[in-house]
Amino acid sequence: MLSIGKLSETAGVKVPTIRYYEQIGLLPAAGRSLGNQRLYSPEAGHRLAFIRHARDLGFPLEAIRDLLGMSDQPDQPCAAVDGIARAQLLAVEGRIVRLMALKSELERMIAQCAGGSVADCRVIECLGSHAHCTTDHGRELAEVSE
Amino acid sequence: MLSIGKLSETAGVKVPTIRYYEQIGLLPAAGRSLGNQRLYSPEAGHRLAFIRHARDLGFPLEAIRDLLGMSDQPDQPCAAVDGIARAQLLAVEGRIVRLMALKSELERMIAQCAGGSVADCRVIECLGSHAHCTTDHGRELAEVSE
DNA sequence: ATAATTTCTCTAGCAACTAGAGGTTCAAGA
DNA sequence: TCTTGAACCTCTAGTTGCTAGAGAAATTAT
Repeated sequence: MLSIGKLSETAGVKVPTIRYYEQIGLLPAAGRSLGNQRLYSPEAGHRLAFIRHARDLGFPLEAIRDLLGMSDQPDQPCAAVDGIARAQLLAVEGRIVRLMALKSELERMIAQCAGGSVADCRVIECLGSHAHCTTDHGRELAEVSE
Repeated sequence: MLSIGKLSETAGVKVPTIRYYEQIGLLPAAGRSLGNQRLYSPEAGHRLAFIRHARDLGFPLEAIRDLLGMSDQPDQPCAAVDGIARAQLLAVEGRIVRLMALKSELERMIAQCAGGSVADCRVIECLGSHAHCTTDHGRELAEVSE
């Protein structure tokens, strides 16, 4: 049996995150020691590794919740699993397309900057009016937010 | 002078979002009518359009706050403006690289799925262990979160 | 004049954690 | 055995950029 700290180390998931996953029901409530500290079996480690890997691949927690539910029922057909993965792929692809548009817009904007004063800065000017843009980037381009 | 609803329409920014921008100090507090409703000058419209466009290009609000501050001082050199834009470009490029890695990983995973039952689903298996991955995607790949 | 729409403020919620306060339990050294 | 220090516990609140809702007041249209 592992303490939460050991589990955290081996799975590469921070301690508060593990507790958070338990809180939202993504991990089952762990057993406790006599002093009320969480104890984990190796299986819990596998489940957590699964979650971490899926998170690394960008799956939202709700999708992961579904995937975990499915992996607990090995006799079902895996079409639904496939569907979730395909949805994630589509989301990633869409995101790449939008980011490429952003990238070229930013590059164009920066290239025009002559390095003078703010008064005639192309970057400010371009941001001020969409009319300077070549691509027709819409609302949904954004969300780059680190 | 425009009501908040008209401003919202012309700038393409939702009404609660405008109030939110005022709340966090990104827009100055608007003047009010006798009945305490917000009234906006066309200049406020320009400022809002600037914000919207920068958001569309993925700039975080804090960066936009800085950009607005700079555009209010037209005599300063524009190097700092340029810096923010370049930082944003770098962020976007980094994001694209990571997403491409995700994309190929997801594609590989999906391609292996033979469509059987969950018990021998490649997607589940691949998620279960990082060992199946070709690319060495790390923590920082994620954050696709729509 | 009345009805419908818009606006007001305020609070709470979303994802997916992270940080901190204030208190307990565990493992190791003296 | 005692003591110290690390790791653990619960709970609340903060992050980003909004969005949704309640309940009330103001404006606009008929």
